[in-house]
Amino acid sequence: MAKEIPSRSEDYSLWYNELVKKADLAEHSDVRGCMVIKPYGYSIWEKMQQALDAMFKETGHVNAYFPLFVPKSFLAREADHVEGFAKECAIVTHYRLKTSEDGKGVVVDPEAKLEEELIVRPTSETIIWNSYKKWIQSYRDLPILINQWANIVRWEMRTRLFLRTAEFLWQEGHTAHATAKEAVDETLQMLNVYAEFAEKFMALPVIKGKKSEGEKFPGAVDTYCIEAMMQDGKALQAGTSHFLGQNFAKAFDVQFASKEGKLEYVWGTSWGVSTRLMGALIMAHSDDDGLVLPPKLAPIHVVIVPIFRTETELAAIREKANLVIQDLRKHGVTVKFDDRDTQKPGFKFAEWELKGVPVRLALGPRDLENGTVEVARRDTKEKQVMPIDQVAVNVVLLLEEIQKNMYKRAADFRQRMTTPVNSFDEFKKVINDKGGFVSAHWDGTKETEAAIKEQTKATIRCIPLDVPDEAGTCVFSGKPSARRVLFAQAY
RNA sequence: CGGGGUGUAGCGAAGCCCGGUAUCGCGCUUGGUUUGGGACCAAGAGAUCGUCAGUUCGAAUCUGGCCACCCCGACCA
Repeated sequence: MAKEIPSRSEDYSLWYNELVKKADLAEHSDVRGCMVIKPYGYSIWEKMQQALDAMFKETGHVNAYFPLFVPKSFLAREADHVEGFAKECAIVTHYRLKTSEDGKGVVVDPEAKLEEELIVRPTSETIIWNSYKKWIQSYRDLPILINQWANIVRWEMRTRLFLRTAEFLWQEGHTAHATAKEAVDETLQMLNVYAEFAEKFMALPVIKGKKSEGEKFPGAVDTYCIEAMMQDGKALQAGTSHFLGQNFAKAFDVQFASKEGKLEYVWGTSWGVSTRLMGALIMAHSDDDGLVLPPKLAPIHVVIVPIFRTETELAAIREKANLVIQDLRKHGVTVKFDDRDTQKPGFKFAEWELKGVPVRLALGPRDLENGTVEVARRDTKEKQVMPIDQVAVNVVLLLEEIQKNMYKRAADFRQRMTTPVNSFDEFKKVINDKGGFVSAHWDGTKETEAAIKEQTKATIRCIPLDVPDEAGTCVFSGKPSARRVLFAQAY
């Protein structure tokens, strides 16, 4: 009862905030804009990291670590890039504290002013390219395919748990190549890695696309993204991959001698996903009873709730349950046996549902008598009773089924929430009344993009990659357009 | 950063207008009865009322500053 959360229809934002807290994923810290990721939430992030890291390694990348601090002068070298986030940088100006005059606290020691201020990294392009300059002389040094797992700081004005916090965790890949083609291929390869991860592990269908000029990373030549649809009809950018061209190579003077002996600037990419994926995971699947986790990312796959009155009964149930647990673990299934005698079964059911555990088994005296077990799935809340000696195999299959069903449900939802429109009246009506993605013709100008944003709060989420060209006219200006792009209000 | 709102026990709230030293539900502790969908009874513990200052004999209550969070807007690689 105490753990109940508001419904999505009542107040979606409140539902999200309460869910994150009540499911024990994260909470606000006493540091402005920063959150504490709690063990249950962090273990989901760890699962994401494991899966992504394996995919990065498979595609030839290695991990490294670069400093948290970036000298201010590094940022100054790439004017376009810095313009994007100069307004939200944390700056280190001093390196020492001293006891205050009244002896009651500490103050910044004015004597300890840094000669050059350090910026807490909002992203690491500059500090990494500064290193690459030292590492690259010849085409033989290329490509460099490095990823780093790190925390970064962007001093956001308005924060939300996981979706936008002042400090967050992410991975950033930074690669250097001898040719533009190789760098573009890398950019698209990583976009595909992200899409595959979202779909296979998060059960989250995404649209791969290219950002408009207005929406792209300022330091990039092209920005690609994966866009997902949340249950409230707003879009969420789940990952980005940038083709940097030679921008950073030029800013940091990174040249290499080609096979032909000519000096050329290096071609770069960068790509990242962050703890924001947690927000996407929550908002795409969860319901009014709590979290719904895809089995591939659930810290606990199966919880077994014993129904018992006495210690003797519990002992008998435990014996049976242990056989099931062993069997499940052989199949790589993570099982929790919830034998707390301080909570009633009903309470435990509700609690594990809140935490999104995909499968629940209930085992009581009646089951012991009949040789059965009750199996409940979180995604549909269906329950069935089955013979206990078949349960392990069935649960393994059920977990796969849940993973598939969650994807399908999200994909169907997105399908319903994608609306092609052919006039601006229709556009406005859909954005206001229905939400979701609006597929519309756009003349390709940033003036039109800005005007539409002004009037509808919808932005161009992406120019989808996998759609055929289709001649038409811009919904706003009536000018010719070669293809439809996706608009939506976004997180 | 602009507009609005909120901050009282671990959580959710009442009290504030009209100043007199804090109330309720959940949770927690102990004992007992319970246990197949969020148990019940009884007895307890727990709050210098976000924070700092001011007004006052006296401040959760009035005034001002600050901090945090929420909603709307601006911004968001």
